[in-house]
Amino acid sequence: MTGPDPQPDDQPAPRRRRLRPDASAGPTLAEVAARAGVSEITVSRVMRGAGNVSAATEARVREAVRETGYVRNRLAGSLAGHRSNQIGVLLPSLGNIVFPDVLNGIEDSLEARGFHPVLGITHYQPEREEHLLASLLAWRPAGLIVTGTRHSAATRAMLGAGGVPVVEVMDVDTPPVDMAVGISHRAAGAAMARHLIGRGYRRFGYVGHDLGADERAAQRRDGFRHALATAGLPEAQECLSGTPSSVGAGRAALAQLLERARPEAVFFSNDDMATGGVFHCLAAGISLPGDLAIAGFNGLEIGQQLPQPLTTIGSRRRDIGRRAADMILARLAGETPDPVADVGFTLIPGATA
Amino acid sequence: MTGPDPQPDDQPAPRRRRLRPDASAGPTLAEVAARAGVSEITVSRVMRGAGNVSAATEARVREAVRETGYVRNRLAGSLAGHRSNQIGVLLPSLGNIVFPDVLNGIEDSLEARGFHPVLGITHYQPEREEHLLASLLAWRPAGLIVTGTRHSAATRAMLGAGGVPVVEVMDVDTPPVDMAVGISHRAAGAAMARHLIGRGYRRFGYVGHDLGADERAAQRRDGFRHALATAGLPEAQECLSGTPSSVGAGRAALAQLLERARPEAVFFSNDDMATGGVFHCLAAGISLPGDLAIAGFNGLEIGQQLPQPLTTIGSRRRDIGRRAADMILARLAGETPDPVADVGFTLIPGATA
DNA sequence: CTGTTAGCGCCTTCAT
DNA sequence: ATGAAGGCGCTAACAG
Repeated sequence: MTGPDPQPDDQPAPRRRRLRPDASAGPTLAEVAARAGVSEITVSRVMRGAGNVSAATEARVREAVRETGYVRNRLAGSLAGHRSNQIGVLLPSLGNIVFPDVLNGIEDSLEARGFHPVLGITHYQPEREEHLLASLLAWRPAGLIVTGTRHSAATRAMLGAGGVPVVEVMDVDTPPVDMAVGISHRAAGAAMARHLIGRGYRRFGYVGHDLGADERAAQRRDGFRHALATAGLPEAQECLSGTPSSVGAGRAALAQLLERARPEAVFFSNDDMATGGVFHCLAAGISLPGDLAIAGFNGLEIGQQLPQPLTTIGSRRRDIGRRAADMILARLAGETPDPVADVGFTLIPGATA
Repeated sequence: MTGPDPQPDDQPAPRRRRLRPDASAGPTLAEVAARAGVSEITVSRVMRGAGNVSAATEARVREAVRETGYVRNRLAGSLAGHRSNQIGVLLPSLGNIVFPDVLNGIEDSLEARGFHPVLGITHYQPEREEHLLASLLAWRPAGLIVTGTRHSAATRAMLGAGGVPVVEVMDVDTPPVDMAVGISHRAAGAAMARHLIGRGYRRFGYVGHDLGADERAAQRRDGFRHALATAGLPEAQECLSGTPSSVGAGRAALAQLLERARPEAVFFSNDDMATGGVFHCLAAGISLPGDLAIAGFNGLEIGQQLPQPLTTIGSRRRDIGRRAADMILARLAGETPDPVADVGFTLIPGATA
């Protein structure tokens, strides 16, 4: 980057100090300070809004900032000041709208306070989470938001040792490393089972996607099954697609399930899958909920705009994201928020069950 | 953070050097170096994979790193080394799957090379973009990915002055500040018009969302209208919802349009809107494409899983994201990629038109 | 292949 | 309300 300088240096001064020889590096506090006729620290105070600067001085500094086109350097600032405005965010997937919704909530809260999310996608792989976390930690983020409570031992260790606030989002069924925001997915699954039982259904089916990866979907299924057992009902007939969740997978899996079973009502692992189920019924001339009842999870917009609104559970993803960011920010402000926040879910009755 | 220390310091030594008095700060290169019996720079070389370190030395260093639990500090590293592994990413919205898809592609490519996206959401507001960009620039990112080519003058200035690679994504209709990846939205709109004309339709409708915010949707509409005019056909009857794009908005807007017009075919601003249109038809008993033809844009999975697959245009969002990241990375590697990459779109015939 | 020296640009602490 | 001094932890630029 720095230009070559092949000439032998035969001047007496042995060491040539290179105070910003490189014009591309941009102005520094020192330059602004000189221009404003104040010291660096005063400019620093103005830039940080640290107070203890007279209005007149501040005006002169701001003017100098404008003239020089000074851009704050947070690398230097964070190194010296031990504080960052970056929050590491680890999400498993951006493949459907669920985690983007969470991220949206996170960004909402962070942006309002001048913080930035630094993102990593784990693809539901613990090793990838571990690797990404290690890499993020090198930036000394002010806080961390990670998904779920299932982590590798090394990940758990890093989260614990970091000394920064950590929020595990989505799930409050397991005690968190530090803090958690979400809902109980077991309870949600059970709630849907009870709702369907209350509607008179007795023979159940379950259609799911790759549950090995998506632990929360697995928990909903567990809750659902447990509630059926508690009610003395037979086990649900299941069809698990083994693929990631998608509308197509749900559509195919329901078709497959119906080849070998005649459930009255089918609980899907989520709304994408359930929407696929609805599409299968639409295409196959199966009437909802007369011939078959369908229920999902998440409360996505698409489900509510179907010809018949989907019976589902609203999962308040954006609230979860916002809340997670707020908890981090509260900690950074010296507060001690409740370590676990259950934002609760809402059963949306819909018309498909 | 540092504990209070109110005692007056009456010792002779005037300045107490605090080399890491705070245990929470974690080990430094110096500690690892001491433990491995080498100099700091050698540890640094190992950590950065800079080469020029013997296998034996490297092994000792790695062992010392393990023993001390050393975590690299990129704040210090980037400050000293003038290089970051962070890429600023500015997206207008995470409200539907479109930009998460792009982000997914970006993250894909970045993660493979050890880079991280630092995210900002502009909500389609130029002032917000400007503000976020200024804030991101303070982190001296290695590159920048921003959406579209419409920016405030200040934003444009910052993008130009940054001295870092910049990619404007989604749209290649306008010359970029530095580089661009995307498709021509005008061409896409025109292509759909020609496709529909080729299918025999002559009376057209257009259903859109808030076009003031979404310039690319506006360009598709322009291309569509222009192609109709070129073919000597009457203007499309339009219904613009003024809200952000959503399935519900599309559903409502189509219903409204059909109250006052009888188009043979309707082009929607995107697949979310078009899906809403399909749902309206499903609910109102309008048969597709006999009574009405519908076309969208984006090629979302949901559209292809509808009882009849949606006629639409695939927009290769993930490719756009990946490509954008690759262009930045190429530049950082000293290469000079073509400044404009048109990834092209695909007309998906579907069955709704 | 390994080490020395001198900052990177800012903020903390302490003084005034 | 303002300033002086030094260090945050690391890497570039040389030497050897």
